[in-house]
Amino acid sequence: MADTKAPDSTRRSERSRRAIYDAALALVGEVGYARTTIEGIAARAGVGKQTIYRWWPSKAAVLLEAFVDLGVQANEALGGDADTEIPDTGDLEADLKFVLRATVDELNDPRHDAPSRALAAEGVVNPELGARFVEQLLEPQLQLYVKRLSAAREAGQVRREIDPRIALELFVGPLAHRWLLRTAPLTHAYADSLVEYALHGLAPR
Amino acid sequence: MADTKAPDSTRRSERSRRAIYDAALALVGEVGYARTTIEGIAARAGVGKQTIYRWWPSKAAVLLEAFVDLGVQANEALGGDADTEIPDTGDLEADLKFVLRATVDELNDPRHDAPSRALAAEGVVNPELGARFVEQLLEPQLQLYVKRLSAAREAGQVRREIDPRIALELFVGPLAHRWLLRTAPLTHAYADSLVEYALHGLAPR
Amino acid sequence: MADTKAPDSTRRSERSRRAIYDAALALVGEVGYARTTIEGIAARAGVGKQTIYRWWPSKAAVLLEAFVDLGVQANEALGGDADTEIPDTGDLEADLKFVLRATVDELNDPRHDAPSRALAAEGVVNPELGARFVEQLLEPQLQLYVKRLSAAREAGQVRREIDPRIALELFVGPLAHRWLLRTAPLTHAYADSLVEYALHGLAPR
Amino acid sequence: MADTKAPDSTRRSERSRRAIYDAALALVGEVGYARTTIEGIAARAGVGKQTIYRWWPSKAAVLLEAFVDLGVQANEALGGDADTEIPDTGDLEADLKFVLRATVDELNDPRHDAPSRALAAEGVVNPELGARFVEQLLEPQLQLYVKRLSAAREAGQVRREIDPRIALELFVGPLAHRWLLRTAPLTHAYADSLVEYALHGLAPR
DNA sequence: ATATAAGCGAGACGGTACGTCGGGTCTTGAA
DNA sequence: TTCAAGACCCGACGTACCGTCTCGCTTATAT
Repeated sequence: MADTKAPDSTRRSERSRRAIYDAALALVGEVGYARTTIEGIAARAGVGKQTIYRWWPSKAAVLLEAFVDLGVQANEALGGDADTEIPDTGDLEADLKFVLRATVDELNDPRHDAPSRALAAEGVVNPELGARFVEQLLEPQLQLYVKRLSAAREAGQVRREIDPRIALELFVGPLAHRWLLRTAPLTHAYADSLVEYALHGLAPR
Repeated sequence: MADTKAPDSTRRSERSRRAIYDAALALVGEVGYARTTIEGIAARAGVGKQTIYRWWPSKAAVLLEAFVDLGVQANEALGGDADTEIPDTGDLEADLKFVLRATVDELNDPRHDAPSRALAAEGVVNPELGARFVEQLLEPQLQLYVKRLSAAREAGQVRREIDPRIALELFVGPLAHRWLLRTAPLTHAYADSLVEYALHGLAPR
Repeated sequence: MADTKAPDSTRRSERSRRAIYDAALALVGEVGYARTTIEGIAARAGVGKQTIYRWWPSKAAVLLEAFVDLGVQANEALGGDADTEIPDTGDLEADLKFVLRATVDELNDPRHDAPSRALAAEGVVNPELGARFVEQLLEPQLQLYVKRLSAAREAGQVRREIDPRIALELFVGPLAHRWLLRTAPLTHAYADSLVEYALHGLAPR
Repeated sequence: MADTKAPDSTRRSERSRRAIYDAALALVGEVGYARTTIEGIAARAGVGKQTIYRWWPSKAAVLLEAFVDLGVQANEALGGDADTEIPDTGDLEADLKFVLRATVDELNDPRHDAPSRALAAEGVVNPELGARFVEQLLEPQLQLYVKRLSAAREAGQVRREIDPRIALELFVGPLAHRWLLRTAPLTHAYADSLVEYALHGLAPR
């Protein structure tokens, strides 16, 4: 028996839920995550504070859900699963460059920058939220790489002994590193280099 | 004409500075970064709050300096530059595995975990601090890779067209990724795989 | 359009209000007005600081209300309006000596001395508070004099052309003067002299 | 053997003393007593804080001295003791009305209002300062009344049994009362009434 | 069809920490 | 030694939010 009282989610106000998502995203965009407060979200959403505390454990949780919802919303708007796959033209190198370039563009898009940085940062420090961040936002993306790399392995474009779960990090890891810590700019050229280095190795053959 | 009034750093109390570093690191270790407060640091250090506000712009800045100082201190204690180089035995693969395993151990060390996560997270969200984090803590490490990889290139163990600045991210990026987002455990085996994959490439030869 | 946000007084906590009055009076009694702080009052009352700032503009305002409430409380305790009148025995001189002696005793009472001095001092310097001090604490007393002196005038014990509003100050003014500035001790003999001098005049008849 | 260290007043900087007086009076005039700070006075006077703490025990003490000095200064400027006496034309009533009217004018003068109210208020609450306030500023004035009233008693214009020390308060007390507590406006008419009431008494003759 | 109970908006409440101001002490360097 | 300058420890300021807790009000079953 968990929290002395579990709210009845069938009676939950959809209206408020949406308003809270909107307010949260808007505020993070406008003033940044740190200066976004639960009181502020409630006020902006025209909602009582309790309505937030009833359904979410923390500011970060609200934002995470809002962000996930944003993706769901976008996807539904596109009718179904648009570009939800890494293309398979048979040319692995080209396909990977294509997605990595797309990822670079997305990471450079200022609309997504603030909220996703905020979530990532919070996840770094808060394991519970980090797990949900990974599970709901990151993992689905990574699975696409697993799938594509496995296919490439079947097709003999990747060595048999390679584990796709690890291999994908050669692409995603450096990108995330540059993005999170801003060690250097994220460019298409960089994405290309990454793919080339990773596929062909650093050592001479 | 910066802040309407710059304090006179020649009159700064070294005593207070040290006490603040110590208090900050201790508190972050004990209660975590989020619940470490400037008031708490001041109280623990036996120092007025103003003395902190006079010299640092934020909690994160205090901690960053404290952390950097910790490194400096440790280095001096060791008389000079102990293990401040990546070994060069002539066997690049072995040397890289060696350092990466050491890095894995360090990242898994709970004493350094809390404060460095906190700093990294703050840097993700706060560009100014992030820049200082990178410059003072990360970059020196990265330079060691640049140096070792350049040597390897001279020795013909790395292809001529490889840019060491980018190459190093194939090792460091995935490690940081796993560490920051906890997508999977950091093990020596993982470090080894990374080195092998990156040096020899994913594609068959 | 007053303060951008007026609190809803129907929701006010009576419990807190009382606790704040008690704490304020206790502290002023114990450490004096100057060393009584809002933080101290809040802590002693077991109340958040904001609860004080929400309802009062200043420390002096809290104390004034607490003091007024004290009077109200005392009066209610006595069932009704005990000694809330200047007696009228027909002998004006005796009646005035009686009240002035009582006032002298009250002013010499150390329990009331500290808080009422503090309020008076604050009122001297802060017109707004001074007005409320006069209106809520002083004026009701003065009205008693107006009433008694008017009766005396009707009875022919005071000259027709005398304005009671001014006449009362011949009694109250000197008393207040001695009390506030401590120019000389406040005694019954002094009270008596005042009454005699004022009633019969300084000039020979 | 008082304060562990008595400063050597022969080496005191006259320059600083004057600058502190000026700064103190100017600040009280500009921002009021409560918001005048020792730091502010020091900064304005171009003086170290210690120089103030060395020579005065409190803000109020500085202001009191500055105020007294103002009077001395003014008097010296007038070559000697201008209007430092209550006139004696033989007509006591006229003479008293004259001085009381002058006092009313002075109390209504906004230049003297702020600082003298501040000092009076501080004296109400701080006995030590109050004593010095009375002794240095008030008492000299009161002595003038004592002198004039004594002369009047000798001349038979005041009853033999009247004590001038008390009698003077019938004039000064009500005036101070109105001024300090702002119970009613201070006018010449009021001053006149006071003199008439006090001299001839309230009771019919 | 109506009681009954939940979610809801609003916002007061006890708290913690913020970043700032000023108090009074102490130290440094110039005169 | 005094002085200007200002760093220091400290305590309080008034504000912002936290998360909890009533208050009516509305809505949506469950009698």
